[in-house]
Amino acid sequence: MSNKNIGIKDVAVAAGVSVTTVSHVLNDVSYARISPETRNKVKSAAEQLGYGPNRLAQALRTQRTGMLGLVSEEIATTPHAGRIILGADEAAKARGYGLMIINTSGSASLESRRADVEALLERRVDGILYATMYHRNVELPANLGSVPSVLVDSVARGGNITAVIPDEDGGARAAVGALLEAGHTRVGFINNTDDVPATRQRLQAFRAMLTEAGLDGDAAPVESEVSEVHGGYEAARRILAREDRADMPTALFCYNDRMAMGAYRAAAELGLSIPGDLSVVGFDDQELIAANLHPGLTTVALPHYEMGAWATEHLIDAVEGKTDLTLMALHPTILGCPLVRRDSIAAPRP
Amino acid sequence: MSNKNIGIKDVAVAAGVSVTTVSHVLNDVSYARISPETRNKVKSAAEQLGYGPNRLAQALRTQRTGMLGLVSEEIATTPHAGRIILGADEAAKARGYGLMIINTSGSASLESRRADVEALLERRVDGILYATMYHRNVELPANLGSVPSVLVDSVARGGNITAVIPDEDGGARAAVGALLEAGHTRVGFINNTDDVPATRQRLQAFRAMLTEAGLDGDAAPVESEVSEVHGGYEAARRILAREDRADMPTALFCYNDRMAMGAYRAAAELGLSIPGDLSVVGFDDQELIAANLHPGLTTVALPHYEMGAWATEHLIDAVEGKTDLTLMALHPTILGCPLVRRDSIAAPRP
DNA sequence: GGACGTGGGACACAGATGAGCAACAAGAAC
DNA sequence: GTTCTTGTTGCTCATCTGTGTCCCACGTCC
Repeated sequence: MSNKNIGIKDVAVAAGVSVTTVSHVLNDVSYARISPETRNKVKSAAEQLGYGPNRLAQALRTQRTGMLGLVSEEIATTPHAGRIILGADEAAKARGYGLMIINTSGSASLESRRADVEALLERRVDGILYATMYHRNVELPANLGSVPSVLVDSVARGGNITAVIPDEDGGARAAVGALLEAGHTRVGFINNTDDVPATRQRLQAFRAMLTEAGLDGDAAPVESEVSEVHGGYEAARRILAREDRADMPTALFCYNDRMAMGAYRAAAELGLSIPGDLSVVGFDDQELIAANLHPGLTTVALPHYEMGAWATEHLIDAVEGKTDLTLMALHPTILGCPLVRRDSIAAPRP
Repeated sequence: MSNKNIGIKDVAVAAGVSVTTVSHVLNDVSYARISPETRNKVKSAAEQLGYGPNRLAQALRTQRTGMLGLVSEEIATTPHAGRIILGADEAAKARGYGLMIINTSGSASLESRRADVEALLERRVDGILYATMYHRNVELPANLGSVPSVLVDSVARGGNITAVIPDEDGGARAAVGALLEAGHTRVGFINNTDDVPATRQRLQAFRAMLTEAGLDGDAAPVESEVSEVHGGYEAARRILAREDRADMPTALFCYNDRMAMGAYRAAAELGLSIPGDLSVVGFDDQELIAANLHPGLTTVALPHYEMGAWATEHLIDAVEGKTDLTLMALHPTILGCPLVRRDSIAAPRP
């Protein structure tokens, strides 16, 4: 209900003191010496008038806006961006900061992304979060360096900016581990064709896990396709099409939930029931898919919320001088990808 | 590359003129009479120094921040919020405005939502967009009234705020129309159980369309369940479980894509192929589901992007005094829900 | 001596902050 | 016991942040 036309000056008049005193009282300035009575007079006057500070004027004087810029790729395309935003929003709100959001495209020119950052800079945000849609090596506009910045879900080419990324290796190990734990010995991997860290690291983790379990990781079947439902379908058809049924995998690790969805259909067409005849595990934990497939898809969750929150926490720390980001920039921070158990894994048929 | 410590004052010194003149030149003030030479001196000095205006100071002076507040429900839960944000972001960017986003929950207390709005007000946003997760009647915090505001995807209880909502009736008619057009005469409706406008209006449109086509709309089978995949599954099982096969619907209109996904599974279990034995049409156009089901689901798209853009356009118009929002507040603006044709509709078997 | 063309000074926006001033008390010097 | 010193308390003044804008000053030409 705070009336927007009430200023510190009005409070001062109402309380019969100077604006300086009001400012001191309201900001709990440590070195200010003010009697308890005066303090009360000011506070009650402020309350009565419904005074609220004008953050603009404050910011102008203090050179702190209490605003964080968030440039996010493809806000609408994936729910992932939403979770990063949510994590950032809650972390920011908890520390009294606000969020200015700008949408950008991963495929946008460096120049246009520079302009996006510039727009935030013009508004004097205290720091910037740069969130990408998926984990990759990204080229960042140079003006990002003007204020403390943190990169979310990617690593910078040239990498001298603090970044937080998901633990691809650990996630993939958890997924494959769940399959091995259930007793599977013939496990296939349906991989993505894009040249991104996840593609390489998940494959590597897949092979390593099998090998560590005493299986022949290098010989395990791997099929790559575009990381969409139809790609998953095609890859699954190929991987399950072995003439020799005894040779066919009894479990599939899929690059993501969308590909797993394709694998579900391939299995259905081949008369394979999940998880009876075939166990499946995905990656991403896209609620809309994973929770709604039948049976529910066991998958690995990407820590988008956590990355958003982590990045915001540390960005604010840096803004407030509590942390030195350049120190953290040496290596990206890696956040865990927990396994989300549903009903798509069972023991292989004996 | 604009250096953050360059002010109008520095430009003035560099150009050998007063700050007033710089301000006049850079803002193209109409009544200012300044010689072309001076103009050029100022402009090149500004460019050379990499001058960029401090929007904070501008805002303080002009009482205009060029910022719009967007409070959005459940940013992360549905992709819908993302599309609204995207529409708003692009519309805002096109007119030189920025977006401050705050996430809130539909179930949050009125007080906490008031605090969210207050946070935006403190930062002196020029206007506020209040976006809900789904179309309903919502109770708004009173302080929303302090600045121009537009409600997106809902109507206010008491309704004296400009709002933009989807055309439930038209969308439902398009969906049912597509079924009728394909030749279906036995059409069922799988409805939601929530008491929201969409539930009522889609049902009404469903019956009306059938009746207008000379069928018995009141007798058409309708089953209601929670608007989730399993609800759709249950409802579809019931609706397709008629003993008399000649009585069974040959087409299903589903409240949303998630329920349609359930209907797909029910059909599969009953040995009904889509669209050969059963045509299905959904609502929402949730890409992740609709485009990825097999066959692709024909559905009705909700105009989230458009609503976000429309609301932003008109909000800015109001902020700039080009529109009187109170006039538009009389009736909510209704935006069309276009049919998205995929492959889940075919003519009924003869 | 106006009219016109050019440009600058001063103040406002809302609040933050270091320096400084008046009032009073305690202690010290005479 | 008075006066001076020193210190403390309580509060205010002036100035600053970067821009926009009203109003006025100066010079020149008719």
